Amino acid sequence: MLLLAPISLSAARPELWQDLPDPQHHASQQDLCTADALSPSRLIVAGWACRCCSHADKRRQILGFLLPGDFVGRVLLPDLPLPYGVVALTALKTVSARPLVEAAANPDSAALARAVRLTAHLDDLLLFNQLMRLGQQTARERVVHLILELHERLGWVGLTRDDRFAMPLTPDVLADALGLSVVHVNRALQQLRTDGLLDVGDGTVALLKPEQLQDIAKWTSLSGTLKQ
Amino acid sequence: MLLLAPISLSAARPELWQDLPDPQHHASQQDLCTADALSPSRLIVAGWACRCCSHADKRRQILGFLLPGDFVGRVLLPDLPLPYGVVALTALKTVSARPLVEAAANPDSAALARAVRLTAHLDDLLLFNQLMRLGQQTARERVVHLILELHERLGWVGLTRDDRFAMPLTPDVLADALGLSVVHVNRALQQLRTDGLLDVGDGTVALLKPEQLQDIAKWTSLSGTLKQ
DNA sequence: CGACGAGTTGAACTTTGTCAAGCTTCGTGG
DNA sequence: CCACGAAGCTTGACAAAGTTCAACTCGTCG
Repeated sequence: MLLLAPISLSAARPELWQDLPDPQHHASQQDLCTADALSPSRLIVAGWACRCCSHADKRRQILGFLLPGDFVGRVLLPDLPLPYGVVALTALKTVSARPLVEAAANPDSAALARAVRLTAHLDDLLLFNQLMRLGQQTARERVVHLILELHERLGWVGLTRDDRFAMPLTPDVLADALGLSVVHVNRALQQLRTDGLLDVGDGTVALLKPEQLQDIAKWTSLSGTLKQ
Repeated sequence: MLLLAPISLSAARPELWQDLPDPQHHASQQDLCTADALSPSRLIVAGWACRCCSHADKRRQILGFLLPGDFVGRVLLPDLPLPYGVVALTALKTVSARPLVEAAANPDSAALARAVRLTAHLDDLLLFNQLMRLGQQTARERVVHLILELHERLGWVGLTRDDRFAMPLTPDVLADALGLSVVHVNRALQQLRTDGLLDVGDGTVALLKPEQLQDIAKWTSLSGTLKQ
């Protein structure tokens, strides 16, 4: 039987969900799910994706990023159409999450059921973070805040090393996520670089002064709230 | 047995949820639930409230408004702490939603269970609307978009008349919801007024040219997506 | 070698925020 | 009943933040 870490599916040890059935590969830019369709019940094993609302006039808003260990779609409302699309940002590997979801329905596996619920809770938290960024923060703060969020989430699944991680996001994806123009995202990054706070380039990020960055972004750890 | 409209709890006919037990009254500005506490399982019968994240340095972001018929907290995760607070914006009357939630768990009442799930779905939709406003829209667009959203939601529970409704929001509440400064919200409202598009004042709003407003805000009806 | 595209920079412009002053409204106390 | 002060709403002028457009760099690929 599966044993999960107490935080969420994302935080379960990778070896647990990498062996789920029906592995599939998706090319970068491919839709995993279009808006208003039923979302597949799948888990991301490798690669990055995003939830994304494209409103007609070529403006699009990225609602959040999906990282290895994350659920595609909504765990608790699998039967309702997704109000957003899910798009692969890199080459992607996913597996079926059905065994997990079905096992969670079994009254015996309370821990798994709890992990599923915590996953939904985490989704909410991430969405609120996103809202706070867009509604309250300046460009500089938003960039740092998002990077810290990604850093924490990737840490859960062992994808960071020494405050450094791979971030396969093009500037325009970043811009769509932060509600800023590409140019301005670049400016903010540039300044953070010259301030010696972080080192971004070529698909990787290094947090040079983590405490100072947390200060700038008013960051509060997610695991704090998730632990209960 | 309760019969609900096919959209959500909000859209159920008011006479159905006004008779739920344990009515309570709350003063304006009172907290219905503080952040990180368990949310009460209650329904709003009269008055407005909001979900609201107050981050230390006196910036606060309103995540969304709660109107008559709305659930306080999250229907699907009643056992996890709310990541935001709920605050009354006017004098408020609430009732216990327990009978509804318990009835929904009964396998006989599939329609009610569906309504509960649609309520959660609607919450998501509203949150995404809010994200799109904050991330993609200009001040003018945001104001109009929010007003159209409120108009539609209030329409569901019979609180509109001829494109006119009561909106008991002070400018600073509006500002916190839209991620704008009070002054700028006023500017936007003022211009909409002089453009003859809407008439705001003294707690009521009138949509003078609905189609034009929908155009400005790129509004798409919620019931469209909810009907499925 | 040149053309292309992604990433970066600079400068003008637009949108939004800030500050300060004026205007209501409303409740209070003389 | 009226004057007063306080608080909230509104407006104007200026400052700051962000956007747009265009030019420039620098690898990569033909």
